[in-house]
Amino acid sequence: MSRFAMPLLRWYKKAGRDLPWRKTTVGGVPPDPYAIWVSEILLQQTQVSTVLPYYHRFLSNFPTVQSLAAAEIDDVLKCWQGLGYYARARNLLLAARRIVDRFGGTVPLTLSELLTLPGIGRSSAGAILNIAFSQRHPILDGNVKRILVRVFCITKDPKERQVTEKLWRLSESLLPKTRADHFTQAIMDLGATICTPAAPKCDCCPVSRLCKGYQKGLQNKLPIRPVRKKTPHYDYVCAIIRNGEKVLIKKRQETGLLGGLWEFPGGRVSNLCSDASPSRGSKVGMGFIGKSLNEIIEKEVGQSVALTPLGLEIKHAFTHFKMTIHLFAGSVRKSKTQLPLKWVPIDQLKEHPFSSAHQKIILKLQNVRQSRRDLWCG
DNA sequence: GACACGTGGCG
DNA sequence: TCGCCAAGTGT
Repeated sequence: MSRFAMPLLRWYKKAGRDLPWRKTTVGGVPPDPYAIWVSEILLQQTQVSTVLPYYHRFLSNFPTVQSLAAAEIDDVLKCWQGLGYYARARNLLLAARRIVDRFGGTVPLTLSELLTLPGIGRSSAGAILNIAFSQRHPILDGNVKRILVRVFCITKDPKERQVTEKLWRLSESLLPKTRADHFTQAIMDLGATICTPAAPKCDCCPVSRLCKGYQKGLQNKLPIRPVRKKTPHYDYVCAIIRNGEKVLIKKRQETGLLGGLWEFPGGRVSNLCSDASPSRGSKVGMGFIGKSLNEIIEKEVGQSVALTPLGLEIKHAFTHFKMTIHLFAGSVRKSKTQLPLKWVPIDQLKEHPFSSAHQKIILKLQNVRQSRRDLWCG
């Protein structure tokens, strides 16, 4: 066993985290590969504290791969609502169906088979085999990358292909012959609790003695980050269109940004004069861009819409852009619709998966309800 | 190889 | 307010 694995495993025994997916069982026999798989997908690009409530909710809704495979996408997305990266939920459902159809309902236990499943890449496949089946496969997630970059004092951008390949080789080389599953969870715990992105606690680190980055005092500089372009800002409009107690909502196309989620009809305005945005210092309002506005909403709704500005807006930030959504009240003539449009009683909105941005809209409308009775409950 | 893909917390 | 950051994968 390497000089790296030995102290790490000793540390893990006393300081490792107690996480729910580490004590899963099937009929009393641990572990449950399905639960491990679900946890790995939930944890992609997402911290443990964020995942915990989702993990419990997801497994109680879909306790087995069969139950997931039989589910509808709206129910899976509803369970995923607010977590982000919704392609994970779509792919999880697709993969569950494929496991039932092609793998007899059992999570496959080879790397090549796992890699055929949507949403499972090299790192997640390695983690599943490693943790669920005690197979000796390396992983390379954010934690492992950061640790390796520091321990081996790699001063180049880890995103470069050659650097990534080197990190995979290093991850593989450190993996002990036995207890690879403990090692993998140990190194992730180390990254999450000691070798953190900012202010790593090197004083408490079991491998600081052999950390080249620490020896050179570079632990706070690594990994190096290439300068990021600043994210653009876009203005959106959306319409709260009511008919009695019902509201018109629309399901987004199944792929791409927020794919499959429901939202209030609207879209991006390209020719919004900067003066028209109250959020940027003016009280001019949205009136004079009315034409383009109606075009956007009417294209979404498929009929003419009478719009009134509500003087409300919500702001939201994605990884790659920021947006301000300007809210309007709308009314239409025809109440007949077909998917992806749907009239929904207001109290049934919560049955549908919405993005966080549109959840903010719902909250905002509920909050102004007292003073603006006209807007939401009539 | 570069970019798309969410969200909430933090300094 | 803003940029950075977190258990990656798909195109």
